[in-house]
Amino acid sequence: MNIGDVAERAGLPAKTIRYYEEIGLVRPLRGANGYRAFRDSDVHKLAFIGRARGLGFTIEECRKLLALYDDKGRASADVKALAMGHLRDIAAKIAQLRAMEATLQGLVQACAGDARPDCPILTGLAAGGAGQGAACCD
Amino acid sequence: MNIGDVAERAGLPAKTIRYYEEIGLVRPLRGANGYRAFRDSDVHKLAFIGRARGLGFTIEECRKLLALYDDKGRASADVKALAMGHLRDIAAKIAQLRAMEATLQGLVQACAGDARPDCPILTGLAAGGAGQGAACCD
DNA sequence: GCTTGACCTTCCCGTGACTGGAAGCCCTAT
DNA sequence: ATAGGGCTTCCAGTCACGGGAAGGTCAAGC
Repeated sequence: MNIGDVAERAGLPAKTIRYYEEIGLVRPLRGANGYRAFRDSDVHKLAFIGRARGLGFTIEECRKLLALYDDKGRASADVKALAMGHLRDIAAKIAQLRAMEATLQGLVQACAGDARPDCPILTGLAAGGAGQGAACCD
Repeated sequence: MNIGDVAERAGLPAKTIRYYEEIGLVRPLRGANGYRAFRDSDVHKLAFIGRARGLGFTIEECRKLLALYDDKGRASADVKALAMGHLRDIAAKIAQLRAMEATLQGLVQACAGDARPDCPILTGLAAGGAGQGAACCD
């Protein structure tokens, strides 16, 4: 199968698939004309990667997940540990974004948002209402 | 003031400050020895940028915020619009992360996490339980 | 005066995960 | 023969820096 068909079936841009080959996530065959020739297993793998990426796993995590997927003797505990580590990362990011959101919402609500120049958002940023210190980014 | 002192006072790495000069966010003077010579206003500006970055504003948004800050005749509505746009971005990211979290939590809870190889996380990724389609990434 | 060490300078490369574009080959249809 | 679409490689850019090399500068101590 050529890359265009694979892109459609796996739901990934052709560019991305070439990139995944370059970094060794997939290893399609090559036809006599130099075209990549994907097997069904490659398509399957690419769809797997696409879903893992959709859940926010990094490329390196995807590589590990693929290795676990291929390893028929794996312990599900290993997979779960990887997933739970990623869940912690997600939770941390959410917490950080919520802290930003809360601070910024406070500033926005204090701002009249009219034609006058006084703006608590700007004075807040200038005077230190937002946390470059300990308030938000640890 | 030299860059080291500025870095400490503004709470930013010296590397970052040099980068901010390179992209035109600050324009410190230069001493006869070639060292950057920062005025208080530069330090103030850098702290402002640091706090805006801490709230997740991009560099280009920081540039706009600085321009508004410098423009004494600005309308606070312009600042508020910028901040609210950013709030929407934050909310969208939070929503996306929460969708990932929910999906992944479902998979993790279904996984025994023991020495056996059966793993709903892997089968979920392989079979399409997670959204590369419409479920999570729009 | 000389050395030492901390500080400063520029320059270039690397990050993650792609995306865009140029130049050129291949295949099919007309 | 030509037109188009798809495929190939390679190079450059994204965003916001961080690491490190090679070298100039400054203040303190001997």
